[in-house]
Amino acid sequence: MSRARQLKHKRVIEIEPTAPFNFDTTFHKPDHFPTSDNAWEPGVRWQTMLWQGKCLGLKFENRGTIAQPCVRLSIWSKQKLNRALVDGLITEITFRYNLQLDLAEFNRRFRADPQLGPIIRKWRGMRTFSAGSLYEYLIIAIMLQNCTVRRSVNMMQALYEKYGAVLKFDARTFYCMWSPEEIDRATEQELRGLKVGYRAKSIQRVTAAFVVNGIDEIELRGKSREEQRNTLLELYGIGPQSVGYILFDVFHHWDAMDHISPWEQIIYSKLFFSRNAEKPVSADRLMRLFAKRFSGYRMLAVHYIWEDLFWKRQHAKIEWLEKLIRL
DNA sequence: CATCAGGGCCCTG
DNA sequence: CAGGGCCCTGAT
Repeated sequence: MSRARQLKHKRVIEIEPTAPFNFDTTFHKPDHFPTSDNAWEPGVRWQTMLWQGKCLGLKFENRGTIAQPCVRLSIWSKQKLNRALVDGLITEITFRYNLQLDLAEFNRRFRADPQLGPIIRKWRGMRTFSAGSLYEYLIIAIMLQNCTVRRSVNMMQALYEKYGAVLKFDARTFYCMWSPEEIDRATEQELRGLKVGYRAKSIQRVTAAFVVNGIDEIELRGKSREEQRNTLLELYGIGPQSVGYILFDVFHHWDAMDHISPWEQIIYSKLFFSRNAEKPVSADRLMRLFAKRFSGYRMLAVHYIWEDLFWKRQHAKIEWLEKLIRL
């Protein structure tokens, strides 16, 4: 395990997201499986970030309102950061958290939808985010495959303990992501020792794609959705389900919905057709419904409804859902 | 104790 | 294009 690094240098910046802006539903997603690189409580999110080869500690605090948003960002680092690096970091964070997103059209188009309208009003200004890089998201996507949430948590933790850095800042301790180069020389057996099973090979091959082939995330952002999709599908261990998440969360395609997996199909059947798990609606029929109701914003619309469900679950157990997600 | 399927994907036939 | 195999783990 890596030695803990105390991050002593701190600087504070204020960011003004576009209004309306909902801090908590943007900076915390209760459906994400918990990882030890971040924490949240109302009005505050902590996380680590590997940026330009530096391990950083970040703290976001809500200093505004929905109509007049303001986010105070504290950045901890081992050494003092230069201006250019900080500027680049702010740009990147603004992108990853969609802080400049204009939701006006989305809000206007769906405010009359009987199901989505009330949720838009409740969570006005909610965005999506991908806190880490494309590489980090790919690793998480691999950890999600074919296992329960608890196992995903255990595997990710084992990887952090072996390859991540331990950062201390703001009187807290978190793990920070490794770079592809740091894990590139790990053997399949070494990875299997962390009980990731056959996913070891996917980790190796995806990592190699960044180290050897030099996948450039920033460049990929400029490509079309189809080009992005094809590039991602070429990666070993990355299929349509993982790509679907990435096109939405990492590349911000609000209409990206090419694939509905079985467990999502069951949840959608309940949410949109009041069907129980024994008699789910076909994926095709769900697709037709979304195309008709939410065209142009299919995934974002579903995300709002989905997140609303998982926020409710924070306060009260939802019996039918508990059975499906199996923590 | 044994058995099984899980928040996919690859590979084979 | 359908279906078996893959790792490990918790549920039964």
